[in-house]
Amino acid sequence: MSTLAEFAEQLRLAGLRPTRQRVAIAALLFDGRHRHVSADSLTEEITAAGLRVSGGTVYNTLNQFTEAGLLRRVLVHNEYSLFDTNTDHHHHFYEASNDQLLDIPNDDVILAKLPQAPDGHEIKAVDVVIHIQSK
Amino acid sequence: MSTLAEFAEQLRLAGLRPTRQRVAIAALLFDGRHRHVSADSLTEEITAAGLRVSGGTVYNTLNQFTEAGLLRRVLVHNEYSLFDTNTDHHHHFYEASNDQLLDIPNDDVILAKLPQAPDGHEIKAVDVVIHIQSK
DNA sequence: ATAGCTGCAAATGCTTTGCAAGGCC
DNA sequence: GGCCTTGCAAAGCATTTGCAGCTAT
Repeated sequence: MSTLAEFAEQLRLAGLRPTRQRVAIAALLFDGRHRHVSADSLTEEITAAGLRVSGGTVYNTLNQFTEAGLLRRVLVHNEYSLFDTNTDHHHHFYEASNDQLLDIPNDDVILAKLPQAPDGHEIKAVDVVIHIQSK
Repeated sequence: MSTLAEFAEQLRLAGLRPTRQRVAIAALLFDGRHRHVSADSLTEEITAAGLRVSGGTVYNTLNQFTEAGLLRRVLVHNEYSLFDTNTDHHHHFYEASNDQLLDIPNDDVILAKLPQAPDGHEIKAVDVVIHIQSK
């Protein structure tokens, strides 16, 4: 459990002014659990919490948090963007039928080996999405 | 090298009427090389070939080809969609700085092991995108 | 005070869709 | 001929942006 002051400090460290909206969003997102949100689902959550943040600001905040390394953008489809509060290195299962994203537990089993990056390049990130469907 | 009649036959087998536009697009896409196209780059290519296919039809065709298994949609960003003419199981390097997508040669080194799909589910596809940048 | 934010609405860009005209079987 | 396709333009959506007013510091 964190206090609002701690969220403010976390934002300050990330180079972001701890404004009312950003602290509120941080408090919703970084409650200790790992979650996946879209601009839309986050807006609903904000509303459910009795708060109000304009649409543009939700998008801006999501992008700023991502740039600051507090969130990670996950690519599973191109209808809209999803953000993961878990920025550690890990991968995902994605079920298209209900647009559900799941963290892969114990993902160390996957990347036993990596290919060499092309000459003059280095690997920045590795995204693995395993598409699944009900049997 | 394939003839137009062969492309027509390929489309028919895929359950698609071999219309002028579809055959033309197939001839451009399936020339034996493996390529990555967007709706936009494909339209340019069509124009460069002295042909004309309306924008909506380019999108429809790309989707129909994908559904028919002739193309594979690759997710690397969500600015716009990319399609790969190589539908075999393989993975990609992606360089964001110039929006360049590269097939990973010899990709068997990667997926030494796969995690178990969640209960009641099965793995449909595995997408690996390795983001790279120049050193 | 002032640089940085927010809100709102308009703008953007890719993609889809509706409908009339045209082409494949 | 009948049904699937195409073309074109309009509509759709997620996201970004411009600008005036607000707010952390």
